[in-house]
Amino acid sequence: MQDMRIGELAARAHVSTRALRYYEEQGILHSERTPSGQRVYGEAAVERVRLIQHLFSAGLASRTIALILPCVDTGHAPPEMLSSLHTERDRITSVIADLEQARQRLDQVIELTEHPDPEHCAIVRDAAGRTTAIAGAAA
Amino acid sequence: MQDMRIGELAARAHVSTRALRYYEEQGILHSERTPSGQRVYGEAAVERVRLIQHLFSAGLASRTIALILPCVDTGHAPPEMLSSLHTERDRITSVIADLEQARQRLDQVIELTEHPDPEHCAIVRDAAGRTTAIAGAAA
DNA sequence: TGGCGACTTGCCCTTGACGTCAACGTGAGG
DNA sequence: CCTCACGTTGACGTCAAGGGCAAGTCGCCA
Repeated sequence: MQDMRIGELAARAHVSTRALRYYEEQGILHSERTPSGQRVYGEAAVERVRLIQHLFSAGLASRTIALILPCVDTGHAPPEMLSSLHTERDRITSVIADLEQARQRLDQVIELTEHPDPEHCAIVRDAAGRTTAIAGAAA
Repeated sequence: MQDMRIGELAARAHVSTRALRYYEEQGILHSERTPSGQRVYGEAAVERVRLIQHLFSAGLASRTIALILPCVDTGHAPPEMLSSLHTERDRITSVIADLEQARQRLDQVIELTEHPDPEHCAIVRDAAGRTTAIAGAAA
């Protein structure tokens, strides 16, 4: 397992070096150091950074990530952390529900626009003027 | 349909009045005004604000929301907006996938901590090993 | 009419996740 | 030895999503 320094990791995980230092600052990414202080990472760090990115993009805060990552690593949690884990799990579940609802609405719009149902043509055409008016005003 | 002012809407939708004014500023929530300038909302605004909140909590930016809300309202989109809608939809889909993966990891941890059954332990351990290998096996 | 709470706009403050710039150390090649 | 890309920490900038305060206005009730 050949090690890499921060620049290579950043390139391979498609994040900035700044982000990597920030993750370390937040305690969610660890590094070895050369005697001179340069950060050194193993292969595994690439996937780890991607995981971190996914969690961020899913709306989790760095503190939350810092909380759950060690548990995911070890595969278990100290019992006193269970309630936080349940809370986080429930939050994730409700966010998923929100997202699915939002996606469903989007799908409806897309479907109707791509395959305008003849029955609703009149309605759609009527609404078209208003929408572009709104879109134009908003833009 | 009796109307309400900003304070009541805020209370009923469980957001701050500041947030409501911010939504209006961002063009994602509209209001009528009294001759003196006070904001007036109809019943429907309550559900609209909740929808907005859901979209926010799902990680969508106000600009994105401003983009898709009119389409959701009218049930269709101007064709030139279709690609943006597809992009947003795909983003949402991948975020959902990330979240489900994260939740699954959490579930493993919770399960293992709540029921440290030796037999399951091995199985879950193995599964956890593989997933964290994907994520980057620490240690 | 006076009072009082809810409302208005305007402005700066805060937090999180970085970007960016400064000033300096590191290390492999010519 | 010099260079030059890459690394380091520290400090400040930015952008979104509001929070909070100020100073003035509205509307309703005694």
